[in-house]
Amino acid sequence: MAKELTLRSENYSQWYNDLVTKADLAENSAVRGCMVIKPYGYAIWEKMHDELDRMFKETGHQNAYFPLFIPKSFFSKEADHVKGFAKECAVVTHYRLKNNPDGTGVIVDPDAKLEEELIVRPTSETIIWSTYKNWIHSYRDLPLLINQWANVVRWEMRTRLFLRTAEFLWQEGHTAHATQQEAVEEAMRMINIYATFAENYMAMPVIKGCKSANERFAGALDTYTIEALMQDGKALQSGTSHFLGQNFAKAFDVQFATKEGNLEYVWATSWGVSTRLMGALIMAHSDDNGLVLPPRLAPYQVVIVPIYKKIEQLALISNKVNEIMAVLRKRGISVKYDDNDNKKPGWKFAEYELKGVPVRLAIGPRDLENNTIEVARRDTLEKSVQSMDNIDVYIEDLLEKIQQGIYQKAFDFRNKMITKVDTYDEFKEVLANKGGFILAHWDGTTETELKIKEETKATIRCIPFDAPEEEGKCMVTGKPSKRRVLFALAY
RNA sequence: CGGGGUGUAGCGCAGCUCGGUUAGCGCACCUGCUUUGGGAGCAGGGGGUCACAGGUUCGAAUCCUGUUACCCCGACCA
Repeated sequence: MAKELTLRSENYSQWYNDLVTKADLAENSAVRGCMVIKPYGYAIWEKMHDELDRMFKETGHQNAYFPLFIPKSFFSKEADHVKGFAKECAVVTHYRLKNNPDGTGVIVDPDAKLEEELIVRPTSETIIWSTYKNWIHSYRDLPLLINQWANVVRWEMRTRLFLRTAEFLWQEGHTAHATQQEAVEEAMRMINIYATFAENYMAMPVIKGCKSANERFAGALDTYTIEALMQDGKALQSGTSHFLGQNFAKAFDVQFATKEGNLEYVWATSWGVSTRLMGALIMAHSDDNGLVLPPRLAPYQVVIVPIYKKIEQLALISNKVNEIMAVLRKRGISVKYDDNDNKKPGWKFAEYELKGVPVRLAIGPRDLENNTIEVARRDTLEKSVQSMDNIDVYIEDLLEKIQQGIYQKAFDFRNKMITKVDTYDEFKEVLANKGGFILAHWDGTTETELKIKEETKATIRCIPFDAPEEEGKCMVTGKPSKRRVLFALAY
C-alpha cells in the first residue's frame, strides 16, 4: 500500500523521515528546536559540503576553525550586529555541576559562575574579527580568504525542521580585503558560486539579487541573496553573501599598512549556506511518492534490486550484478545492491522511491535469460527494459538526463510562477490565489515595504541583479520607480 | 508570551460525548508454513502505571480541578 503523501508544506515532514528526526532528548524542552540528522540525510549534506568546499578552494579560499564560545564583550563592539542577534543567543554562565545536597541528581554549582558569560556563536563575525586583528598588519597579508565549517545556535522563538532549527550546520566565509572594490567583487563572486551550486548540483533555479535595506544582514552595507521557489509557491532564501564595508574592521580595530605607508581599515565580506539547503532540496523536487534527488547529490545514484524465487537463483543474479556494479563504478557512478532477503521486491521499490534514488535497476531470472535489465527512473517514474550490453553507458547518460530533467521541471515551474503586476489590488489577488514570485514597482522606502508586509505578509525577496531598468510607479504610493523588485511569501 | 489542539504499546490511532467484564485496532516486532517482476498471506505470540497529581464514585482512559509536555497559528527571525 502506497503511503499517502500530499504536496503541502505541513506534510513535508513525511519525507524528512529518512533524513532527520526532531531531537528527542528526554523532557528538556530547551532543545526542542534541534534536529538529529540521520545517516542518509547526513550523506546528502556531505555531498553538498564536498562540492561547495571544492568550489571555495578553487577560488582561493582556505578552511579554518574558530571557537564555539564567544566572550560576551565581543558582541558589544558592533552595534547593528548585536542588535540583530541579541534576542536569540544561548549564554553560558557556569562551568561546573555538583551533586545536589539533597541527593536528587545534580545542580549547577553556584561557586562556578563565570566572571564573563560566554555566548554560543550565532555566527562568528565577532570572534573571527577579533582574531584577524592579530593576523593582519600589512597589505601583504591581504586578501585573507577563510571559510569555516561549523555549527551555530540561534535561539529562535519558533523553529521549523531544516528551515529554522535552533542549532544548524553551515559554512561561513569571512574575508578581508585592501579595497572596497575587491570586497564587493568577493561578495559577488560568492553569491555566484552559490547560484551555480544551486542550479548545477541541486537542480534548483534561483534568482540572484540585492536585499532591501530592511532585510539586510545585521552589520552589513549590502546583502546579496539567492532566492528559490518551493513547490507550494513560497520563496526560500537559500544563501547570502554580505559586503560588510569597514564596519567590523573599525569595531575590532583591524588596520593594515598600505604600500604607501598609510594605515587603513580593511574591507570585509561574509557569506554562508546551511543545512537549510537540504530543506530547499526536498521542497523543490519531491512528489507524492517521496523524495526526488538530483543525481549529483544522491548518496547513491543507482540501486539494484534482485528478483528471485529461490536462494540459488540469487547467487546467479548476484554474479551478474557484481559485473554491472564493477562497470558502473568504473564510470564513477555510486551504486547500492540491496540483496536483503528479508524484504520483498515491491517493498524495496517503494522504499527507494521514498528515498529519492535516481535510478533503480531490477534484475531477475527472465533478464538473465534475455540479457536484459529493467531500468526505472525516479523523476518520471518511467520503466523500460534495456539490453545488458553497454548498460554503464546507458546509465551514465540517463543520470545526466535526470539531472537536467529535474532542473528543467523546477525551472519551468518557477517561471510559470513569476507574475508581473502593476497595481496593489492585482498584487494581493495574485498573492492570495496563485502565490509565487511577484515583480512589482516599489518606491524604495522601508516604510512602504513594511506596510506591504503588514498588510499581505509578503516581503521583498530581492532586487534582482538582472532587473531591467524601466519607468514605473510604486504600486502602493505611486511614487516613481526605476525597476521592478521581487516579492513573495517566504519561509 | 497570546489563541487553538493533542497526550492511550516502538510508531500511527480508536475508545471519552452518555463511567461498568480482562482497554482495542493498524504498522512494526517474535515463531511456523506458504510466498517473492510494485509495500505478501495464513496461524500463533510478546509488548500498555491510558502524561502526571488530586478529587467525585461501589467502580474512572472516560466526569471535575490542578500541573506538565508536545503540535499548529501568531509575535520573533540573513
